[in-house]
Amino acid sequence: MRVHGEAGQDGTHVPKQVDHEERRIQIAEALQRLTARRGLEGVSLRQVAAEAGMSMGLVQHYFKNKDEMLLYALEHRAKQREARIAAKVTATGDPSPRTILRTCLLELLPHDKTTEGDYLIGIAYFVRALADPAMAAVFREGVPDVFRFFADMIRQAQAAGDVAATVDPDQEAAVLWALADSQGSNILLGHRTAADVVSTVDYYLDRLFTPGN
Amino acid sequence: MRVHGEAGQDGTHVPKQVDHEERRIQIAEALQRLTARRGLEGVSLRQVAAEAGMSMGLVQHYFKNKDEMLLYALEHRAKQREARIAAKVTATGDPSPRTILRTCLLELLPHDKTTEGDYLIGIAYFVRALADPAMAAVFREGVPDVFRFFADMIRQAQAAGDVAATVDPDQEAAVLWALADSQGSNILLGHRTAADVVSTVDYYLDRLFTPGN
DNA sequence: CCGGTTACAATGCGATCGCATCGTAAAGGA
DNA sequence: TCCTTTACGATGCGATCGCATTGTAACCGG
Repeated sequence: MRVHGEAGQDGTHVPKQVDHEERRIQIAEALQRLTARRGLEGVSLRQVAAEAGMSMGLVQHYFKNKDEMLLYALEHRAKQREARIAAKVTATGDPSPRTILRTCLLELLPHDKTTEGDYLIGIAYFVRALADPAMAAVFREGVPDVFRFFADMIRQAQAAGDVAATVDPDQEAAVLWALADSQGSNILLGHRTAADVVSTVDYYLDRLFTPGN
Repeated sequence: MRVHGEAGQDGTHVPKQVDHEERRIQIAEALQRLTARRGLEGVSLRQVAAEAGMSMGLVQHYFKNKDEMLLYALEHRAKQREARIAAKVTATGDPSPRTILRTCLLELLPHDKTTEGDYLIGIAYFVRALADPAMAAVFREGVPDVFRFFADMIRQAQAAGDVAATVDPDQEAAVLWALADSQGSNILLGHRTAADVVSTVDYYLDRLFTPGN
């Protein structure tokens, strides 16, 4: 099967007719829009189909059940987020660890409609991951990478003498992640404004990037 | 079946027949047990009734709808947690701000069955609070109190000379809360062990409680 | 002792869910 | 051209949901 043609960008044998991946992405993004508004649990296949402007049968055609759809959307979101952060980092043009870390942290926070939706989606999936091993696996893959990346940045800064040699890069990486991860919910619940949270991030980076101590 | 009458411990006029509060607490705790296992969204009135060992009609008798039940359970949980932490703090017998902070932070983390359930319940309700203003209000009340309490502890430590005067108590309080709040999910998802997280908390407290700097 | 209130069980209703099934139109290889 | 495969729509089924209704037994004040 898989007759149809993947819009054959390369000459090699490609599926055909309809681009499955494209359709799946359409569905996943409809799901994202709904999730960002109403949370993951209340979203039904029918709603997703309606949001995507297609019949429910079509959604079923591309995902054999709901879990598969959710899982695909989760992975799609992870890729999107990664790409978005990478773009931001290169856009600043400043390769210093501190700038990179700050850019990453701020991009993880819900500071506009896109990132807010992204954050909500992450929480919705997290809740489900607690009961669904397949989803937990997706989280398990991604987060340690971020930890390592943060720790590496700190080690680079230590090598450059911008961060005291006495600090523990792995522990600090955990703290940085916690800062972004937890404070997002403060913003969403209205405990603190985005500006408050950014100031805390900067406060902490100031304390971290202090050669003395 | 203990038909009526509040067991009238005091002679004064008590509601009547059955202690409504007691029944509500029974229901709320059945709900908590279910939530800790399966998350909030999948829990139905019928399941709660079964877990509580009563008929669904009885649950309806004490809560006129599902939202009211959830809200009551959320408030009940907040009280429980507060009492549990207060008990731990007084149990240590050490009134130093550092010990108190550490005790609070560790008790907020999911480190045993009780606190794990507690943490899961918190997340489940948080998700719902994003779409339900009445629930968001419950969170909005509690969290700032914790922030202020943490900041006060740090100010006390500063007055005693245990924490550098240069640190910002409010910002540090935000960081401490983030540490407990975010790292709980790391434990639950299996990124890090409880021991890892505790070590990060201690690492951070070490850095914070350094008079110099 | 009796009428009203309360505690609880049982049942039914309409909505909605995920999923399976079936029908149809079109495309492509033989 | 025919025949298989694919893309998609439409519909139906069984389960479950929250909630309303009704029935009933026990209590309590007058």
